[in-house]
Amino acid sequence: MTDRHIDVHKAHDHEACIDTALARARALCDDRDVQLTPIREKVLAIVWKSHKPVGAYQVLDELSRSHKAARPPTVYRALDFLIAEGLIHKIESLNAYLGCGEAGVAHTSQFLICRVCGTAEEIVDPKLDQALDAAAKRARFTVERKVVEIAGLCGRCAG
Amino acid sequence: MTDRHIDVHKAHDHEACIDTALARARALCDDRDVQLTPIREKVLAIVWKSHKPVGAYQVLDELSRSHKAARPPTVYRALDFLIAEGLIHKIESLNAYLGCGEAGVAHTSQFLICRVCGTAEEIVDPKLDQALDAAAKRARFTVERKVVEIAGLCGRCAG
DNA sequence: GGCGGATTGTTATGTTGTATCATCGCCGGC
DNA sequence: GCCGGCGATGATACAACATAACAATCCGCC
Repeated sequence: MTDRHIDVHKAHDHEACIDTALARARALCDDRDVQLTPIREKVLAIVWKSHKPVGAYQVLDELSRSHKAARPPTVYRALDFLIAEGLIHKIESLNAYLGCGEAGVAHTSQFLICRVCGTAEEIVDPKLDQALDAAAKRARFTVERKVVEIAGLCGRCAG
Repeated sequence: MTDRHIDVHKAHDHEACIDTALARARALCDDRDVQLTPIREKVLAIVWKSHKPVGAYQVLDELSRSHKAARPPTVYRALDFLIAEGLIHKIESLNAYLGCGEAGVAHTSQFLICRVCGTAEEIVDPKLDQALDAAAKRARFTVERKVVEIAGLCGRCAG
């Protein structure tokens, strides 16, 4: 596998991004004996169409093109499955969903979200993660889920 | 002023919490020449009724008791004002609002949210904050807003 | 008096997410 | 063969969260 930590703000072969993500998803679901059904795979592909978080109803619009029967529960079930399998993340501050670039690798999710271009970059920063754990520990708090979303300007849009 | 960093999970004189918060809010708004109108003050008091994040429509229900004309925009306008003045925070992962224990003090907001008792504790951790800034800087990202919400179990509910 | 800005009133609508029950397809046991 | 269970999907309705747009009011100030 090539380095998956690409700079999402730069031009890149996005078809390859999508293909890699889908291939990884298929492999992971196969390993885990869970079903990456056509609907789920299609939803995953839609989420991966860009590096911008996408809303559930936007997914629904796109899914409807190929799947007339699609309704909100159709989409939310697929999104829930993909989240549970670690294939996508929910961006809480946007109520939107983003493909996970680290699927299958233990990691915590931290996001840099540009308010100009809309791109969200997933970063993995062990020091930051340790700082989160340390802060929780100091407060005698048991961590189950961490939401870290930094909004602002990406280098491209600021520069 | 006494130490405001109380442990919200322990029994405490919550009336004093509310009184302190309202007094600080009045003082800050006075300093800044902005109006803490009766509606805004009432909404602030409702949010401060507990240390659990409260939804906008829950605020609306309570506000309606004393203010029949209240409608969603009434509440959202008051919440927007209070957020702009740094008197409350929005908890993105819950779509809910929480009184700010650090009103008037420069700080970043980090929250520990217990899924059992529902309490959210605001913590201020400079190391964590530095780690966030460092991570963003490494990615050449200009920070405008930070959302840090840790969900799990508070010491009381875990122990 | 009346202008202008801030606040609130009022109605309607947009956006995001769930509950509930029915149906379908598959697979394993009998 | 068939039937029982289970995971996935279909289908309808609704709940929860949030904003748009315009009218009315209040109040200080010229």
